[in-house]
Amino acid sequence: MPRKPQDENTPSKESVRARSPTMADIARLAGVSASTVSRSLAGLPEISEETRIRVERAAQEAGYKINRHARSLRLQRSAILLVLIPDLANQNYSDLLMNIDRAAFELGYGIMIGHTNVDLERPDRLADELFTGGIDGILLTSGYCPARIRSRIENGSRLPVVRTMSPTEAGSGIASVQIDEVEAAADVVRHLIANGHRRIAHLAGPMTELVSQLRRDGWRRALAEAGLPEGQDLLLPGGFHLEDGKAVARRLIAAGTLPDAIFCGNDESAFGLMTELKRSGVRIPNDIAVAGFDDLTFSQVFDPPLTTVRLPRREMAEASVLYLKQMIEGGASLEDQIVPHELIIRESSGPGSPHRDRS
Amino acid sequence: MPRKPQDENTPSKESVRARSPTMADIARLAGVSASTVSRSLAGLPEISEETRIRVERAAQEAGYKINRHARSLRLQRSAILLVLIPDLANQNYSDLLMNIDRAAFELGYGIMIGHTNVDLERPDRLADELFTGGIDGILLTSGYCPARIRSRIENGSRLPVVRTMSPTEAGSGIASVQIDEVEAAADVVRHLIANGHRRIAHLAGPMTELVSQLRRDGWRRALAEAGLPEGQDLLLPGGFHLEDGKAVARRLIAAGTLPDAIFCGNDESAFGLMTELKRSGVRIPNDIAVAGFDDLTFSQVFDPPLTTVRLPRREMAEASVLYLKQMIEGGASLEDQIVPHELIIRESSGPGSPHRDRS
DNA sequence: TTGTAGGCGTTATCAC
DNA sequence: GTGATAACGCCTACAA
Repeated sequence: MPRKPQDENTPSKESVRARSPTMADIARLAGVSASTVSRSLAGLPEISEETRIRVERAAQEAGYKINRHARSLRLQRSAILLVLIPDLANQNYSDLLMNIDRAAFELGYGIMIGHTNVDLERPDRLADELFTGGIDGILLTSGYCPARIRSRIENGSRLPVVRTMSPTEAGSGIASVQIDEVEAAADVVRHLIANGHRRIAHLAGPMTELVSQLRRDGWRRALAEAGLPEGQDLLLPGGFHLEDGKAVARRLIAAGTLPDAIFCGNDESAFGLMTELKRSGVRIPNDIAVAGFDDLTFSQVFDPPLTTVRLPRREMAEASVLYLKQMIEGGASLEDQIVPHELIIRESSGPGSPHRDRS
Repeated sequence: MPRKPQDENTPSKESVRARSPTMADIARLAGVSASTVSRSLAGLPEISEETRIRVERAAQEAGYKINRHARSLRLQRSAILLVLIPDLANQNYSDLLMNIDRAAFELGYGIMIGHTNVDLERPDRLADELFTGGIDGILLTSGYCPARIRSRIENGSRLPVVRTMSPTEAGSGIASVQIDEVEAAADVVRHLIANGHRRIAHLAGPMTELVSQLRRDGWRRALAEAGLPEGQDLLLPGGFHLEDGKAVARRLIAAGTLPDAIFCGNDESAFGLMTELKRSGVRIPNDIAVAGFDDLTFSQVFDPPLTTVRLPRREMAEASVLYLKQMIEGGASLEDQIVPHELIIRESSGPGSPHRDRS
């Protein structure tokens, strides 16, 4: 026998880790068999009303909670999703995560998180659990995709994997829920143009990331539509962090000439840019207009409040979790989705007349 | 027999969900028994070197991954911690969570998260898993503690539950890792005093939360030390959100008279306060000094950069996870801990001379 | 409508 | 040093 019945020699007060009741215990209490308990609690229709009530009462009184591991082992599904996130310090992702968690919960799933920028090996290891029943599906939120997952997808396996937030290349085979990055970026630039700006620069993210390329393409699209020049000096290589924005600002100041407006690849770099510009006495939007992309909480209290694109994080979270659920459970399958974005116009992109009201 | 051997009638190409190899498979491949595989992979010393190598090679080639649920069921422990978090949109918590996740991973644990402000019932339900082996311990980050957990702790049960970030009342029986909130708050106010400010107000958080009371107490302590008046009009009832800060600012403006400085209960409310003050033409720190508490990412790029207390989130995360691990595994037990805080001095708390350098 | 039995994948005890 | 075996708690095909 692999285990002593129940270490009776330490009955002290109340065992620190008292065994919690199992279905067998409830069965005994209710005077039925364990299978009847299982069926009752599962709400199967074949159970008589009287039995169901007796079982439920017994379970209630004993404080019965189902054992997740036993259930998962038996059913070969865990009702847990793995969410791969690059950086929780980025509010874009933490807010998305919160909404994913909520949406997953409402659909009967829990989540585990894997940080991809902290340790690239780790999400790979976590992703392996997809093959051992540890997790039922994977939600990607960055461009990163674990090697073993990607290779299987490329081999045609239809794994329950969905990407949201970060754009997915067409034809990659990964299901996706995203916004139209190019159009969203173009919308920002069109707004700057409508405000009277002509020389509109773009502080771009790292070109190794698809999202940076797409936002740059949107900027180009809007310029082309308006017949404005793109001039190589207007494409400012930057990045997505505060420091990147600061660095670009310093470079502009040093060069001695400013464009009319700058469309930044995201809000965070816009904060860095504006902070450094202001430090040098440049007034926003009077001397130069600035716009970002993301709509973080602080974009509205920055001085000046930042014009930006609101990422529909909640909508993307809900749609992507639902999509993933469908892939897992195999019911009526959804399709890849484009979620509408929204341009948020604030003071930073103002027309730049020196005597504007600050109502 | 509860299950058909392996649905042989759909051998199509490659089963969408091919069964992943188990220990029995590896045993067959290596020509040993399943127990030997288990012992080999666990690194038990009684296995011969030759056998261990054969097993490891077989596992490698077959791409064997252990099944988390089977293991947890057998061992009665999951190596998963539940982290209860009130709000991931608050960078304080998302940053803490990131560090908790990292620390947990390095100690061999995974985490699940439960939002407590979204749905108060949910964390309670998740916490129940502590009693069915679903999770091994709970990390509390807010004042909230699930009812069933609290009642057991009050009854003297020594559950693996640790609170960090949010202060714990003395004698509550909950293990804790925290900063000295009162001293940290007093440090901020002492700094304001040292900068020459006399009438120092406090924008307080909700008094239903212990943390608000403690920071207010620190404010009082510093004032008392310096023999400064506390004046009832200097205690400004507010809250921890942007809107609370804005509301207080509007009240101050309407009242027509400003204190020399305001110590805000946290950074976010300070942002709201400053934004609204600036909108009314008040200059910071020239007309009024402001300080906060938390040190968020944007506190350094706010205009002006905000003087605040850096919460040692990483240190708290690491210490609390380690503490929890010790409680779970029962080894040499740690003690409740006070983690050192750090005052971050930036421009917002300047002495207020109208012609200060902005070097 | 309910009970019996077998097994999900792992680990620990016992015997060799 | 290794193998057979039972058991963790649950679900379900089959029998009654």
